[in-house]
Amino acid sequence: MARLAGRGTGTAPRSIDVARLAGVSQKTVSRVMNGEQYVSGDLRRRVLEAAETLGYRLNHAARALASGRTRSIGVVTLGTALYGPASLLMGLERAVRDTGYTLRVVNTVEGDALGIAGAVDSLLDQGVDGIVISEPIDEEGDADLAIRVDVPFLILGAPPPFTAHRVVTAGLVAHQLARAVTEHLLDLGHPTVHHLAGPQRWYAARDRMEGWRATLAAHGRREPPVLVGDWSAASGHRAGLELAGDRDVTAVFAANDDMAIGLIRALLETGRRVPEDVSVVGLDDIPVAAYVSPPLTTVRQPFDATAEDGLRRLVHAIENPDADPIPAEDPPVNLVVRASTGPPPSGAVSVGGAVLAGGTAAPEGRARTTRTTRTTAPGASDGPSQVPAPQPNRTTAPGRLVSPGRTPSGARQPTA
Amino acid sequence: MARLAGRGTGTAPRSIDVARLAGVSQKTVSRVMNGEQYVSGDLRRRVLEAAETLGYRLNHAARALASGRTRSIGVVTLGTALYGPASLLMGLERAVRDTGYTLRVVNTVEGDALGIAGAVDSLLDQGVDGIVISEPIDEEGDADLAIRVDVPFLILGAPPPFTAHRVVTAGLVAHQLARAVTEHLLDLGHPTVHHLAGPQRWYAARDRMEGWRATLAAHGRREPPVLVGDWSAASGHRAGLELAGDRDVTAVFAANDDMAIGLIRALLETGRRVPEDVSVVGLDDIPVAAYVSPPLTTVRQPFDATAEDGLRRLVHAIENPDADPIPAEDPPVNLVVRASTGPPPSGAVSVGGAVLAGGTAAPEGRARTTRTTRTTAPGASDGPSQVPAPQPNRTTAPGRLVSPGRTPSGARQPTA
DNA sequence: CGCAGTCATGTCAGCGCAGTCATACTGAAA
DNA sequence: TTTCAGTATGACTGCGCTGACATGACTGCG
Repeated sequence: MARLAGRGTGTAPRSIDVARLAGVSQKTVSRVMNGEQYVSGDLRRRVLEAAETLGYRLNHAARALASGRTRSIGVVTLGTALYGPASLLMGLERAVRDTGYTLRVVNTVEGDALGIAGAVDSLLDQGVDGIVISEPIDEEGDADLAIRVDVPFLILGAPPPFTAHRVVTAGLVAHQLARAVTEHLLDLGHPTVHHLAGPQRWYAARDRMEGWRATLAAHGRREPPVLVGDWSAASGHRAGLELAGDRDVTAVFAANDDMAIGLIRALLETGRRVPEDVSVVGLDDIPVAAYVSPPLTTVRQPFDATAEDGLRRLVHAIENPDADPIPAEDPPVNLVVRASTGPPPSGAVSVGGAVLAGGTAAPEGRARTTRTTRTTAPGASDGPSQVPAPQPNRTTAPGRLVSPGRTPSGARQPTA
Repeated sequence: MARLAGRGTGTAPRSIDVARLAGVSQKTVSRVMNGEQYVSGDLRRRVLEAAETLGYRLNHAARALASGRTRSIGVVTLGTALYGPASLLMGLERAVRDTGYTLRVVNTVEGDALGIAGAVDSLLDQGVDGIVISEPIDEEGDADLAIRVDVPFLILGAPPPFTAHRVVTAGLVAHQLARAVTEHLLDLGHPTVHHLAGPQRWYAARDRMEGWRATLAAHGRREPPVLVGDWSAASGHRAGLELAGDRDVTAVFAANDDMAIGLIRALLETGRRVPEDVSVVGLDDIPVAAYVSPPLTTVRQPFDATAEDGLRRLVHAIENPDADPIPAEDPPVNLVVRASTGPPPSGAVSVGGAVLAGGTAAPEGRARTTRTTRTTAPGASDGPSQVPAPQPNRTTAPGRLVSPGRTPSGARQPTA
């Protein structure tokens, strides 16, 4: 077969061309390119120089064929689960940069032909050395998928059962996040907290609900019936219409920010004030959360920390097949208090705590850090729902005020 | 070298194993796997059966090495430009499914070490047959990047100059989208429309601004000074604080929805009502746009249509290096009228049109389709800003009302 | 001084597939 | 019948790299 046209004109240089130019063996070029030890500084320099001269690029297909490793990690995303400016996917992308691996992302939407299993299959087909998967893995089928498959798995948000060989997990703090927001509401004096949960097939949904439930139990509060949404603002809106008629509802914890936004919208439409009549918290701290009206109290997902920790441990599992897995680190929990929460209206009675001034009093704007030393959200918001200035919405990646022409990573950008 | 352990136990089957089992040559297996012609139905069946029996998976690295083609397409994303539930990236993912190609995504954030050029480089390094890139390509350096590189390029949102060999473009409708929202505001009777633009290095930003400018000119309206943001809600908020003092401002077109949301928030904080005092439109129709208060009038980005059209033409360019490029299709333009726009306050005078009833009158809720026969947004919103029920927010992909347990693709989902 | 251990480099084969070319068989046109 | 274009299959080779192994140079130590 004739040599293939490579990049640029003619033919791509190969390692043997570099070797000849540098006056070394092809193997030495290979060693240099792979950063192996046992190459003298002199030869290393000559090889790199020759490679530079020729514009040499290592052929990854050939390397994969020869070595049996692709140096790529597959990621299965579910709908938009991993997407967004602050997301695990972006965290993974950042984390993967220095590892020598690249990411291969396959997106799956619930209900489409390609399921999770199909996505995993497609990744294995393409050849990946490891797979990252997030919610949901339904318990029967997909659980042993991870175990059956012969590459290491990183399962984000999976519970303890998934501690099989070469399976690592990360991000098991959802119920801690839920606890933080629930306790925030109880601290404000609400008798109890209603919950708008996510789809129950998702671990994240169940985990958040468990955190809420456990917190209520720990405080000896009554547990109201749970509403279930589908993570979308639309489903939050529907839930809000259901709750709006019930005057006992003074505080609602929505399992994510989108549902919280839809829920608030429904409350406002039905004439209930937020937070004077009903306090609402979300979970995630999406970029617009600080700018909706009222600005949303929420708890930030530790995307970057979780992604980085998880990826590091996955790579470890890939490169040390027989070693013990590295234990997961506990990511930080950052509550961001904005203007969608406040004390309950005067009529409401707190079982365990003092009843605070009801009505129009606004929350002290304050970001609190739980179980971590990181501080957050320096700019605080206060006042009634229409008035407060939103605080910068990403503060661990500090809300740098951006001049025209610069674009912070938190911004949603246009596309065509 | 010893055979490598493959998937499952032991060793992965190779095409030669399939060949032996089926009693044919390796080449015939190759032909079947690649869907080539000139294989009898009988042999094809035997081969597929044998492959099934052995659990054969084609080794993509070996194929890439032998054929010189990787069957993968690289995508460069900029910050979150391509992300999100409704996004070009998801459109590309859907579109790529049946092409036999896979996507390799490299994300870049403005200001990080990896620039666009670095991302392209990294993709070429990994070996891709084509590259998709979106905004921005800055005019000097990156322009000829596309041309210098030896694989076909799809540039999303690029203007006509980029019609070099093997470069195709798509999504050149930004100024039509801008025109749609600007005309909507003028139709309501506003004397003129202010503009909050995106960063001027982005084609999308300039294109949107041009659409706005041309529309004003066509209607003989004064062109107010332009504000510039960075696509983020935070920058929209800052712009809103600047505009709030100016009583001449009755209508603002923000170049994307996030900035519009931040802008509305700033107006509300400073005591201006939306839309009674100021009408605000965005651009994109992000999922929460229907649920913020007031629900946002915007124009939908034709993500799927653009992605599909662009990808189809890129694949054509890859597979037919010498053929003429397929011309781009004009994607639809869908204006979604919600509650953030209305007639100007009584004092304001429209130069070219009748002055409509000012103050609290609300817009007729209606989704309008421009330059296309597709209908959109059946549910309409009306009434003052706090009251209207939001309409389902994705209507071309119809806003199916979702029961618990199902998750529509428009929902933002949790991650751990 | 001899030998083991470490470091530095090279030789060679083959990873699994698809391209090229050869070959054989079919049916219709000459 | 011969010819020829089209159809169907196989033999062989090499894509560019890295693993296994060989080998030599050097070091330190008894």
